[in-house]
Amino acid sequence: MPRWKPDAVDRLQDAALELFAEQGFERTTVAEIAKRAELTQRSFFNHFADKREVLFGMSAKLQEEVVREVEEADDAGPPLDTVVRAFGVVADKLLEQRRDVVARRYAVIAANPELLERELGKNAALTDAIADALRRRGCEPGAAFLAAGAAMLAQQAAFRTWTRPGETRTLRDLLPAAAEDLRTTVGAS
Amino acid sequence: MPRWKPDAVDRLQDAALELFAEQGFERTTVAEIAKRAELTQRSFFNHFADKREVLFGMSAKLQEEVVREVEEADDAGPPLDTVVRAFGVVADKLLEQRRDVVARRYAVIAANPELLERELGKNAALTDAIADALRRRGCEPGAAFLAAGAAMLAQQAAFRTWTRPGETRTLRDLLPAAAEDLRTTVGAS
DNA sequence: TACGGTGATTGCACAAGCTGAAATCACTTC
DNA sequence: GAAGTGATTTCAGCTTGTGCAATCACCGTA
Repeated sequence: MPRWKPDAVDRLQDAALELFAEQGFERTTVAEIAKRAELTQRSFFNHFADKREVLFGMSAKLQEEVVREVEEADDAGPPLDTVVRAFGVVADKLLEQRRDVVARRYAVIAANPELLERELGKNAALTDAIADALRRRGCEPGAAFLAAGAAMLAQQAAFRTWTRPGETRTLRDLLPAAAEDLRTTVGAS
Repeated sequence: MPRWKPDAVDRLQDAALELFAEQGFERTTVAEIAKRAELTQRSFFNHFADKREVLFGMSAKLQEEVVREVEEADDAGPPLDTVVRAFGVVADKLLEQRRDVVARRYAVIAANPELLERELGKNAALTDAIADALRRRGCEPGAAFLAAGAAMLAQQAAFRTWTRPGETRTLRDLLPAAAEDLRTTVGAS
């Protein structure tokens, strides 16, 4: 008989997503989440820095994978396309299979300003990490910042389409179209 | 003899900026800010929704002005240029004159993740407001989103340059160059 | 001058988020 | 089988943020 039930982190994440979806982020207390996961409030804060962070367990791995894909890319085209392709690969590997969980998670986040801010923070960190990876590939610093930001823009546009009800195309397929839309909108130089 | 010292909001903002710069955001309590402003903690929360908000008094007016400039613009060029020009006008009106205060404020924000998240939230709200303004001008919804996001990207690039020590050019002059850099980096369509 | 309404401020009580420190105890290692 | 490890718990405490009632100079009006 093990001393503790296994997978405490997973239990906390599942409990939190359920409760947030049921009754909203603000009306859910950390004590409540911990109780449903059969843990104490203190244990929650041992695993997550704050109440919001429980929804963002995925983002570290996602950033890691995207950065690796950008670093290892062997193409010589525009940096925007390098990053967009990297997004596509990682989306296939991590997101496409759990479309429903991702959508539920995003619905919870979109419904709460505090969570939205945290999401923006994660996106900004990802943008910076991508820009650094591009610089390591020899990209000019300023261009790396702009290319990473533009890629995030395309990613967000594609993601918005991807999460629309009834949408069946994969994120990987939607991404190049979003990048092309961005090029058209920004205009030729 | 007036019942209360005037300009409570300004006093709170000044006290907060000073204390955050002196000892950091996290090591400063709201009670401390209120005390320096000769008010109580309760009064602080009468004026600001939370501790971070005290640094963002400017953003509502800034958004309002940018949106108005975009709506009233009478040019027919690409939406990106419309927004960038609007940024330039508003920057001249609100930012250029207080370069030092803006820089100190941004240094405090950049030093703290929580404040950075709030800043990102304000930027996202501004992006959405600009996109809406563009749609009101007849822009396609998707293109409006991308153009607004691209304009924010250029704005951030220009702002980074503008706040570098020794930089003397105005934000208004830096903005078109940043937009051109973006066009070059993203590539022709 | 009197009088009632307005509104910025305050005090108080309290929920909830978050933290440091010390204790517990199954499991692992030597 | 002794000692160490580490996830968990308990507890006490601080800070953020809110609801509510009270204060009282100021303002308009009679």
